[in-house]
Amino acid sequence: MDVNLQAHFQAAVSVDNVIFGFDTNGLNVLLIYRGAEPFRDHWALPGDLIDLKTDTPDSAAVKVLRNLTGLEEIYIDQIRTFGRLDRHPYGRVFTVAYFALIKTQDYSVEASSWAEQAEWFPINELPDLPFDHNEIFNYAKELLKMKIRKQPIGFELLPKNFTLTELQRLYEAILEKEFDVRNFRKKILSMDFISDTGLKQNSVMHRPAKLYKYNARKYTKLMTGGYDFDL
Amino acid sequence: MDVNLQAHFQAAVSVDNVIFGFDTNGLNVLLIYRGAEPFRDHWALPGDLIDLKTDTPDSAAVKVLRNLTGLEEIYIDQIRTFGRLDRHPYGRVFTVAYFALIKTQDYSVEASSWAEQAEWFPINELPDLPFDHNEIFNYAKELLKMKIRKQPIGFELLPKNFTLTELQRLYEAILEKEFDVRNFRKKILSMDFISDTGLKQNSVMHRPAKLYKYNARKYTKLMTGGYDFDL
DNA sequence: TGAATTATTGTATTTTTTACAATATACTTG
DNA sequence: CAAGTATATTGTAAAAAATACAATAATTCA
Repeated sequence: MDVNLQAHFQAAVSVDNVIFGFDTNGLNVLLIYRGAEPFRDHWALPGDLIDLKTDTPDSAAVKVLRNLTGLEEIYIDQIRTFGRLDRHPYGRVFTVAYFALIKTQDYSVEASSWAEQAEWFPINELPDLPFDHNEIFNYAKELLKMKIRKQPIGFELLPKNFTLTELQRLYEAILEKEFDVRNFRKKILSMDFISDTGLKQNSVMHRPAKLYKYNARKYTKLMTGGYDFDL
Repeated sequence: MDVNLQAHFQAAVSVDNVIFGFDTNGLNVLLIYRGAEPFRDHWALPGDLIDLKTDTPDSAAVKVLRNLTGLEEIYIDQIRTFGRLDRHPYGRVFTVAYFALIKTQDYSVEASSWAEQAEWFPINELPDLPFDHNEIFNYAKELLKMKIRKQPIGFELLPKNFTLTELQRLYEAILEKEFDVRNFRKKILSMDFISDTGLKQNSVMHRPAKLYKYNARKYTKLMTGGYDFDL
């Protein structure tokens, strides 16, 4: 390899995940408390350097998620790459950012090898983050807003069976906007890719809501027919 | 730097640009004929390794564009990063893909330092591309379709003054779909961010069309008021 | 002057969005 | 078991947007 090329092969590439979860308190992000330098003892987005021998950005991001949550099937999507010259104190490190959606209910702290150091933060109460993680998080939030209006990814954040009220709260939390109950239900049901499970909530001290589930098959059928999802 | 870290700092990062142009023949992409290995004598997306000492992905992409077109003000946006293990024969090279929109009329072959080797190809008649450039191109095409329905970026591909028919042809070429003349004009004009220049075509052997121009200020005003652009 | 060619415009119908409030169903308490 | 509490569920009218559809206007050229 000539010396000119040599100078180029001195970068590292990492992945950083913005992991969203949703519960009755609203939308949250999973952060880890760094045990190593740089930025030891700071809350940060979970990420890692990519192993150049074995991993692609996608596979590296999935690994980080698996280690952190113990979950296999996670919705994940690339956000974009950040590469400021001074973003990492150890050298030139580019980072490929991802966002992931997980069902908070399925996430058990026990299954995580980093259990002690991982914690959910409401998206409006994040600590200041190191590197360019603040920027990455803001970008992820915008992307989530955009995507949820175009694709049925909201279900990734809800339990398998959910009520229409829960679904509405989710949309409201993400889009930071309130919807009329009647119009919201009309629109969601008219899209015709959630189905009534026949089940109801129980042990609630008010009228129990019907439980619905997302029907991916119906969605796929609609999409291949050229449908325009929007909300 | 410890040996463990050392193993990570051996990647190169490049940028690759999908440069779109529009003329009476439709939508085109600018390719270069590679004069150096690897893939010498193949048509490929214009790109370059990022100089780790001086450049970010964004600045590197802009440099490639400047060298190639001689143009300063170019619409550019990051697509995503591709990092298959075997995508580059010289080692581990990640590439950050960009798409750019240029006004074909402003692009002069003379101004380009690569003039001899650059050529427009209609998007449906591309040669087979090396690396993962086919994949990158397909991704770019989809992104362009999506973006043009949401943002007024079409104007970046037209001369400063343009007719409504030209604008319609552009949308039709990108979205691969025909629009009704009356409805298209109604919708575009109702969005209220193009203005009549008072000028007309001349030397055409038919009724001359009015010339319009894009009004970025009007658009910005609409957006900050929360407008939903769509087509 | 008329033939050729493209530019421009309006209206009725259908569909979608929006605004708005009363009734239903479960549990809890007295 | 009746009344109270809390949330779930539903319909309709009005406004706005999308769609379908064809006749007239302005220029050049022969």
